[in-house]
Amino acid sequence: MSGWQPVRRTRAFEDVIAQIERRIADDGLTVGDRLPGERQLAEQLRVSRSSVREAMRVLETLGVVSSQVGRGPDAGAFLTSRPAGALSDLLRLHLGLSSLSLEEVVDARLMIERWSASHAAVRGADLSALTSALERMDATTTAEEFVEHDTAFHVAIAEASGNRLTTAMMLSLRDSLRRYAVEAVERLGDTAGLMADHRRIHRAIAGGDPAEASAAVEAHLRRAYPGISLPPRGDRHGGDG
Amino acid sequence: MSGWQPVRRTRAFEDVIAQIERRIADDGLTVGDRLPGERQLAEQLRVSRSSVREAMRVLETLGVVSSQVGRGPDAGAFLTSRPAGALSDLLRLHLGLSSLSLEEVVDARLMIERWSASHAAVRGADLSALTSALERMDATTTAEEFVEHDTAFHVAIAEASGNRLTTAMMLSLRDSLRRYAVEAVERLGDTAGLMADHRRIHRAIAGGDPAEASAAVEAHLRRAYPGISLPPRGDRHGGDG
DNA sequence: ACCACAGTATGGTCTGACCACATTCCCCAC
DNA sequence: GTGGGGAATGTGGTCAGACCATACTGTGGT
Repeated sequence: MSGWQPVRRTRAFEDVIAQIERRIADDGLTVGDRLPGERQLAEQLRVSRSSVREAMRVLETLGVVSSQVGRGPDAGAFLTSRPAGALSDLLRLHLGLSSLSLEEVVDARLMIERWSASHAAVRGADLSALTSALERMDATTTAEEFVEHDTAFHVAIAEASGNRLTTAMMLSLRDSLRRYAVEAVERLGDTAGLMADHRRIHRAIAGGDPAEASAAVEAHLRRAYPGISLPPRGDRHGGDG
Repeated sequence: MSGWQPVRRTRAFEDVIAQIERRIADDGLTVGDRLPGERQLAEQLRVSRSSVREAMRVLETLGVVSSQVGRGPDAGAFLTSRPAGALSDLLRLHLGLSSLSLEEVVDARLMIERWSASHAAVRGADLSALTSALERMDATTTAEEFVEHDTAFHVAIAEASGNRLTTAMMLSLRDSLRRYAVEAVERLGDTAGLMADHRRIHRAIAGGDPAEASAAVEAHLRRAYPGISLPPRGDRHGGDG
């Protein structure tokens, strides 16, 4: 006969995760809902508390569960929605392992940021977050401070695109690139050029011009990371806007 | 006085992760290197084995560590590089929690796929994987089979872009969308249109035309997911190629 | 040279205990 | 009645120690 299945060792904590996931789907659990305590869950699933805890660590790492100690309605494990934290950890570790290169990460950021800026321009989203981030950036003195508000500016662009997944990606990319961003600002010496780029981006989005927004973002990142590769010709924006 | 710092409770397993991460950076550990055993690590770091194991679960979830039981040179915990698995779990769970919508995920896929196709066209990468996936798709009979090779085709495009991060994103997006892809194929009834799209994409990439590759991908996804939103005008490709 | 079997190191699991923390409860003083 | 303070309780966090299944390693006999 054929069709052999490899004997799969399913570890206890994986079963726990699967059952929690199933409860989420079947019972319609949603963000904010509380999970049973670790001891109760262990008893119900007939596994040890250690296995339940390992499952919790995984779910916490993936940003779907958050735990609070103590007692009362705020204690225990809750369903949350924090995908960005997981992505940040992932990028940071894989960058450290050199299983991802800085160039790959910066390229991905360029992709997401151009996409976000284009969409934000079309959507006509609320730009007050961008505006205030710009003002705060003007008042900074150190590179660290500048990068902090610069991050807020770029994340605000992602949020203005209206897509939570790409926003989470942007957040985590910025987070993992913070160190290099500070270096880039210090290398440039002054922030006048970056601020001019920012105003050009803001203007393009406010004016509803996605092609110009995309081009402005590209120019900005090219200034900040002179080493990154050129995007393909046909992937540039601005020819038909 | 001012400048109070919130008392931060650092859990034991977080310290373990931090120390492992530090060793990766300082000692230049890389993919394939072996970590000390759980018992030894627990003793050296003065924590319990449970805490070490929780740290391992996190690192395993993030795709940087893999464990094998038994004895010998292949046993124990190793550094690996599997970012796609972590991303798949993340997307699947957050989709289940409705903290991400299907539309957001499909939009992100469109962004990545157009970017990948454009880059692949410019790079002039090896397209044998695309070609053989096309041939296999032609020989399938069920929707599941078709989707399997369809996924291989689209992942091959991502790989041809030369960026491991966006490739990992593509892999995990496809993985989390598999169920919907099967539904889409069954809804369409036949795969002739999809195959025509595929050949158009292949032709554009092989011909080194990034604008056409991008447009072909967009047309393809629009056929498969009629509900997805239109990208902004200035985000289309093909006006200046 | 080969094979069978004991030895051993690995992760996987379980049990049971204790701690720190934060809320809740209850009784006493006022 | 009200307020305060301490006990009770339930939560996650941590630890120690044991046992199991697994898979290689070494050893001894054939």
